[in-house]
Amino acid sequence: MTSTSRSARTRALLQDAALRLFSEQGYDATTVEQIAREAGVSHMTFFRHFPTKDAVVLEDGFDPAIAAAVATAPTELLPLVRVCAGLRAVLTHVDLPGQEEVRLRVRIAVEHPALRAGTYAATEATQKAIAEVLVADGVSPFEARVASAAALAAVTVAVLEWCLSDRDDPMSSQLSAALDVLDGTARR
Amino acid sequence: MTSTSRSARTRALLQDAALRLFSEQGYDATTVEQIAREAGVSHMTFFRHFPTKDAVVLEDGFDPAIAAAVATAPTELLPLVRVCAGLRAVLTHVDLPGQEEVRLRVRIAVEHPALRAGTYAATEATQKAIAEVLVADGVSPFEARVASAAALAAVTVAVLEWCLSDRDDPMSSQLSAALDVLDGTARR
DNA sequence: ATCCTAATGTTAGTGGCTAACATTAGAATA
DNA sequence: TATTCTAATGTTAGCCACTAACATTAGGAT
Repeated sequence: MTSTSRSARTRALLQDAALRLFSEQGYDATTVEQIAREAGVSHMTFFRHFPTKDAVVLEDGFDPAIAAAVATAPTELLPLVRVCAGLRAVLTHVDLPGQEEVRLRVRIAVEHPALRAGTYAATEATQKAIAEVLVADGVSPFEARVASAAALAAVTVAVLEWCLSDRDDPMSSQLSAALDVLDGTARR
Repeated sequence: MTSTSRSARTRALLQDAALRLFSEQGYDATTVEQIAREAGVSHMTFFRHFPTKDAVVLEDGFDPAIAAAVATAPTELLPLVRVCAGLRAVLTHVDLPGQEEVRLRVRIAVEHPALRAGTYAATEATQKAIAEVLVADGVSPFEARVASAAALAAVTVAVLEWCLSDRDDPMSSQLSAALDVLDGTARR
């Protein structure tokens, strides 16, 4: 009856237990042993599903696909502006589904230095992907990396801002505002 | 005779031993116990001088003072452009002294995910400082954070690029190029 | 010479994480 | 239904970063 594989179910059980325990007692106060017990498995099983304790919190999911959108943005734009255009295209679409779960995860992550750091590290993959798209279209590797790094940094600030606030408007509006700062649309 | 305090000397011994061992055998393969032994102290002493194993590598030093420079940059510029101007002012000065030691440390840091992450985390303080300067001059908190985050991300890319290459020209030229991407001077 | 305090040492832990090996669950096949 | 084969899990033992509590020393000030 359960259509999901055993592995996927265990993984979900672990993630649910972890997020619940983290928000109840805090990240540090929660032990992997505890999470595993709560999910009805051993601590080894935890580490077979998540490489580290951090990983349970740091799973963006919608990080890929961004590069693809950048690729379709007009080539004649300045690299930085083009990256912004690409980001805008994706981010305005992907907000409805797990917006609130993202908020929960980010709120947990913000509390803990190690998790904040992990968030930045997780962005690196996306940054690299975007840069590769630009390079493929003739932008210098260096400028490509600078532009994508700057744009993603801006996005990160926006996500943080939105997640830490209680606002009801979609995350996308916040993201849009952040990108405005970069590509000059906000010129007053 | 030794003018430096005992504490400072021990700290230096630990840092030297650590950097040497890290570059010889790698970060993971080097144990804190080993570093302490090499420096002639116990592992507890290590943790009294550095909060974590990472900290021996992640000490920028020239991270402060940046905010001050941003403060003196012309107020009428757009936030992002102004931050770039401030950064340019500082970074062209601070290159001669420990440029090569920075290179060594960054090279060690790049190898290890945890250290990469730590690098980003270390930047947060600087970002916050810059943002506060902008806010004090009337920029909205959100735009201030976005601008400083983006600019520092660009700087980080430049530092990485320079440290990983073998080029002889000063780091400042690389930094300048990165900032060009942001403030549009590079418009072709 | 004596004291006083900062710096260090010792010891005994906790918790994240791994390796090696044993075990089970459950789907496919007969 | 019985068998088998493999992925998923369990057990155990251990390494290492990091901490707490308490004992000790070193070295300057008095």
